[in-house]
Amino acid sequence: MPRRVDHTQRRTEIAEALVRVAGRRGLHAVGMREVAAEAGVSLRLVQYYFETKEKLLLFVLEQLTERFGERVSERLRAAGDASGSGPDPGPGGGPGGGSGGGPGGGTGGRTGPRATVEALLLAALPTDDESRTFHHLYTSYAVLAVTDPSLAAQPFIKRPDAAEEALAGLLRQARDADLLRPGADPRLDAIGLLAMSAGLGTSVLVGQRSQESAVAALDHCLNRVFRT
Amino acid sequence: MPRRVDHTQRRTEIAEALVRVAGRRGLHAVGMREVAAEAGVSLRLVQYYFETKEKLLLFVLEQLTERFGERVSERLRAAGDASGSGPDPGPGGGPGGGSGGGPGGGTGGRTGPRATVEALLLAALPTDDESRTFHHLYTSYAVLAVTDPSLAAQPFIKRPDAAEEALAGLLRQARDADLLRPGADPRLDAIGLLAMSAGLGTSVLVGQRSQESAVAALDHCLNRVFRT
DNA sequence: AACATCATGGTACGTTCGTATCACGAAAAC
DNA sequence: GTTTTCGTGATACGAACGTACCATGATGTT
Repeated sequence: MPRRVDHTQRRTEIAEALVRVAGRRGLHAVGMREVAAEAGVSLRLVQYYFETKEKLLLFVLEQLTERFGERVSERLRAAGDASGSGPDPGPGGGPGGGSGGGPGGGTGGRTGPRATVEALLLAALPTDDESRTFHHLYTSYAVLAVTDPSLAAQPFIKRPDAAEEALAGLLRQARDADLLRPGADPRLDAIGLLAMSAGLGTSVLVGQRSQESAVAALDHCLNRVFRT
Repeated sequence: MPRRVDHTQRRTEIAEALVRVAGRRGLHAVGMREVAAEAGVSLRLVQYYFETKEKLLLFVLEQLTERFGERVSERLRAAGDASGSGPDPGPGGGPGGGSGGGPGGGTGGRTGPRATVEALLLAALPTDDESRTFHHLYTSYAVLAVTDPSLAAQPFIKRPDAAEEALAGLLRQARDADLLRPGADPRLDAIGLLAMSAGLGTSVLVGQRSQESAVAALDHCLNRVFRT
């Protein structure tokens, strides 16, 4: 055998190059040539490691959801060990990733279920450049998935939504600890809160709303789920 | 002068053709030739009425927001005259349009502030084919606006958001009538509810969630804003 | 009737895209 | 040391895109 090279790492490098290009010019404008240039390799190389553009896009999507899952888990671990080891969100959640400042930046306590929930929801807001790119690309893929069956079948679009499961679990624990107001419904609230977080994230992304007002709205809603 | 033709109507026809094509194959896949074919005219005609593709896309966006504003106003008028003539939302709100069944399909009363609010929020959910296309295209434009300055400057992306203004006004009226729970904040709740509606709409659009569960989540959240 | 102008069709041009092809250097296997 | 396979580069090809150009009915005006 001739010189062996770590294919996985090469593929990752190229995928990251695509993410950078797409973050600058939009996913619709990325071409194989520009990805190659950004990665510092030849066009042939990109085709060598990903036979087709569609496979490259699929791989990028997988890597994107994977990294998002890691970031959320990380935030959860950092924000609230107090609530026990909640269910791992894993990949496939909503868009976002990374909450600008330190963990638990809201009005809640330093730790505890509420801080954990807040960390999970704040992770979906585009705060720094990396999370902006993440939200941007995730939304781009979601739009493409509406008309592209091969994308719609991808796990990131799958129904029950791991992040929803995790959030519902956290809320259930909080309710059992009598930390929630009466009338709270873990499942329904999880759905609503995640949707609100995603919607706010998009508003922030396109510049409709400031990051601060998004956090305020989210926090206000949490105030009516948790006891004060 | 030779034969005069209603340019506005022609432009509208072509724009509607583009909307149909984009609804089927995605905005990213729309080409001038396909638009022309869908409209039943020659490629030259499309170029005649819209010199460039960018102008066509901009016109479609304007028409889209305009029609959305009309639909929301319509729903509002139909759902709740009881709360007086609320502020007109006008174009530029969130995506969506049209709530499948009859007006006020939620759990609230037939009319009154809550029904009006519910109608406004349900208008952002993709229920039938038309509203699905609407939400789809609106999100597509939003994604493009992240990297395209000429789209970002468009009024549909402008900050204060007319729909938010309308919803905040409705909530303010409801609070003055002592219909809201204590702690409600018209502005903050309006922001949160609209974001939730938009987020739920996207989930429904990509097939993550059923329309019914989206309505249920929205309704559950409203139950904690309005008195029961 | 002659003409100017609007409206429309057909077609060609240049670019860019994704993909395929050809060619060559390098290193393990025999 | 030859051979075979992997890694890499440069380039070519066919298609599709947006746009520009040329031609020609149709229709008011003069």
